[in-house]
Amino acid sequence: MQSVTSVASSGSAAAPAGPVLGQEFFDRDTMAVARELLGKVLVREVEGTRLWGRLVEVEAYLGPDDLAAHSSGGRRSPRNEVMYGPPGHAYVYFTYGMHHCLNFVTQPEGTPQAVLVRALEPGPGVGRCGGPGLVCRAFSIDRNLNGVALIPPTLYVIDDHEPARRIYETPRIGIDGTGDWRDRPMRFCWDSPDLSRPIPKALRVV
DNA sequence: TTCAAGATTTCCT
DNA sequence: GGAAATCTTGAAA
Repeated sequence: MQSVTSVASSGSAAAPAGPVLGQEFFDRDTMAVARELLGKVLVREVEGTRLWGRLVEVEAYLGPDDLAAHSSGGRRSPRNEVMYGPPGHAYVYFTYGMHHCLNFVTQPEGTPQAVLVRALEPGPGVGRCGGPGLVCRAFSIDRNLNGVALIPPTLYVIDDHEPARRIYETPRIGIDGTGDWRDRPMRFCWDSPDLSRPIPKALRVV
């Protein structure tokens, strides 16, 4: 264990503290979970190092009905098996031959829904997190974490009671040819410089 | 067994 | 603004 004399006292960047979001938080309507995840803090501990960032952009993927979801039409395979499991777990998949994406499984076992983490404001020592692939790269998240429970110390989410801000809803990113689902506002985000894509002017409150 | 597309990021013009 | 990089998964033959 590397002794880095830690962040003892007057740390200019004190890590957020608060209750850990339990399984019951994720065992609810996916849209509600996605919306309420904004502002929460994702914590990742690896090799004795603690990394964290505040969630500012997420997307909801709704079970078999959602044509854009991996579980669309009730598809089930080794890859998305985790989504069919109990809530409060991490669903990590590999895509485009070079990127990992992190999701939080929601709803009771048997209902394949999840929330995709698209961007967060990085804490001290954390790299850019604007985009699904970058989030995983910055937090050293790969398929080894697929299926792990969102409980300390490996990977978890805490609520440090950050004051809520306006929530913007937009269509999801990278979705195409999926009919009505393509344009449905299932992406939730705060106005932040770390978003994967800027908020459309039409949604901005000028 | 073989092929096409994918919940993306980066670099070039 | 446009194309390349890179590999796993899912569906078709």
